[in-house]
Amino acid sequence: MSQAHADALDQLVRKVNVVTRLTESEERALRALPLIAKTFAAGQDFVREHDQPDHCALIVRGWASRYKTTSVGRRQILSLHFPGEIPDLQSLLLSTMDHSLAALTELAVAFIPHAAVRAAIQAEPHLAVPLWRLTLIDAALYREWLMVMGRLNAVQHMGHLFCELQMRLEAVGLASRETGFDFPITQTELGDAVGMSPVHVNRTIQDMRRLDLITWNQGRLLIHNFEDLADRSDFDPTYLHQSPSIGAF
Amino acid sequence: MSQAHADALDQLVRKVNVVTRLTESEERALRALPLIAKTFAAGQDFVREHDQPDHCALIVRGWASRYKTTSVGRRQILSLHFPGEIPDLQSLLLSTMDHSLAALTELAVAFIPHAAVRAAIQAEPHLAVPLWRLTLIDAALYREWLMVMGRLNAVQHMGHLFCELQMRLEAVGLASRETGFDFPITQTELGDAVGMSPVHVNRTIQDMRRLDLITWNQGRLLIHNFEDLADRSDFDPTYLHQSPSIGAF
DNA sequence: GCGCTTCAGTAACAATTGTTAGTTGAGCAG
DNA sequence: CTGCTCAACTAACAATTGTTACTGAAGCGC
Repeated sequence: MSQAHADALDQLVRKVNVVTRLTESEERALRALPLIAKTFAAGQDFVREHDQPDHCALIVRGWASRYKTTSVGRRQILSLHFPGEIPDLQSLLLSTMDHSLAALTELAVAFIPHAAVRAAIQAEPHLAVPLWRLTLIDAALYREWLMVMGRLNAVQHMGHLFCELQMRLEAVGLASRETGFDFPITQTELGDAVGMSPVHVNRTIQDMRRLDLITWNQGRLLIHNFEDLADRSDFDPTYLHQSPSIGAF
Repeated sequence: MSQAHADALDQLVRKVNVVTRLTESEERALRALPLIAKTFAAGQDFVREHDQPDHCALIVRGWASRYKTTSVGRRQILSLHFPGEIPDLQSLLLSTMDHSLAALTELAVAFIPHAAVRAAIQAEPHLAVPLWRLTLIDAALYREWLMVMGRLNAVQHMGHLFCELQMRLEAVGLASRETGFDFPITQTELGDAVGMSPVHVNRTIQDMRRLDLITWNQGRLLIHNFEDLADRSDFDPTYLHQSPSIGAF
């Protein structure tokens, strides 16, 4: 196995361990998965709505977005994904994609054949538990986004998103409280994620700067006072389910 | 086992069969689950945010809502649930509830101990597949709601919700194209589901009546022309994943 | 019948958000 | 350097949505 493959699997194991304590044999089964490396340019789709994939995509490097498009071409981003995550794990059980996945940045992906995942679960049935759990946490994030989109104002909405990104990226070592994190998306893309027009995204960012809540430039975002922003934005990290406490089924 | 229990399990088996073809032994395992019957008055919570439940709730009769509340007490309904569904199935793997479940109408529930579900899966490992699939379909609904909330206008949003309810209720025999379905919620509750104020819900319903799209009175809703409303509302039922085609894992 | 509560519905006004149409500056290919 | 593209940003205005404060009708306990 190449070094890149080993790195990709390290990230997956690390990510899964954030939410479930893996047993040794489960970890071994994960590390034995075959990977097919591929890269995509920013903006490219790597899975499309209505596809019937026969593999899942493990993100190795870069950011990805999950999105749907209305009949008149308006895009809604449903979630953002980072290294170590498998955004289309659900395709293992739902044959037809109901959304698309796209590269937000230059993106390195490792494809894992469904057959290999199924075989790993057959051989080690308990492996299904952490994987199921990953898909349940995705669902918990959608629920939170729904609440935020339906009931918070524009500044709170963005503040909530920034807090979520800070915590999720910290968990995989891609953010710190002192230096923030790389935030490689445009204001238009951010609008697609929060359901606002680009103009209103800009207004809201200006408001947040006037309130001295954040610094965002050169593709890097820093939250000035995490507790304060979390408080204003109704951000309670319970929904991230980042405690591996219950590994047992 | 009482007749009520047998009925509840019939509904569950029927519901699961809408999305996955069960094998005989899987169906037997489901039907062997122990149930604890309970009823709730309209408005009562039956699972609360931050609870750590040791059982799941199978809805037997009535409607339930899944919701979150902001720190200033604004409610956002995240999904609506009907007989045959287990809205808190995810609590089997996520120990802490990140939302609450409430009775929208008089509600009959059958609680199933987590231990019994775990034992059934241990005995019949393939049973995990249809259950996992149910939680994935919940997630697919959240995704669609996100797209609808972020990118459709008020009439489309409500139209989309009505189309979804029509199809989901048809699938369990609680709706028909000719007579519509019981819709036992207030305009304020509907607003909590779509993220609008009650006044704007009323405005939007009046618009839909003027456009001759629906009839809604005496707690019953009828869509005048399903194809037309679905078309206007960008409703594409793919996301409901109502095809049991792939049962195999 | 008589209050009381709840819900649908309305009007007037305020606040938020979207649309259109720009300017500016940075990066980059040639 | 020059022109091109893209992203951030802005102003003016329009459209949508929320807020407040009502009315009227239905159900219900007494």
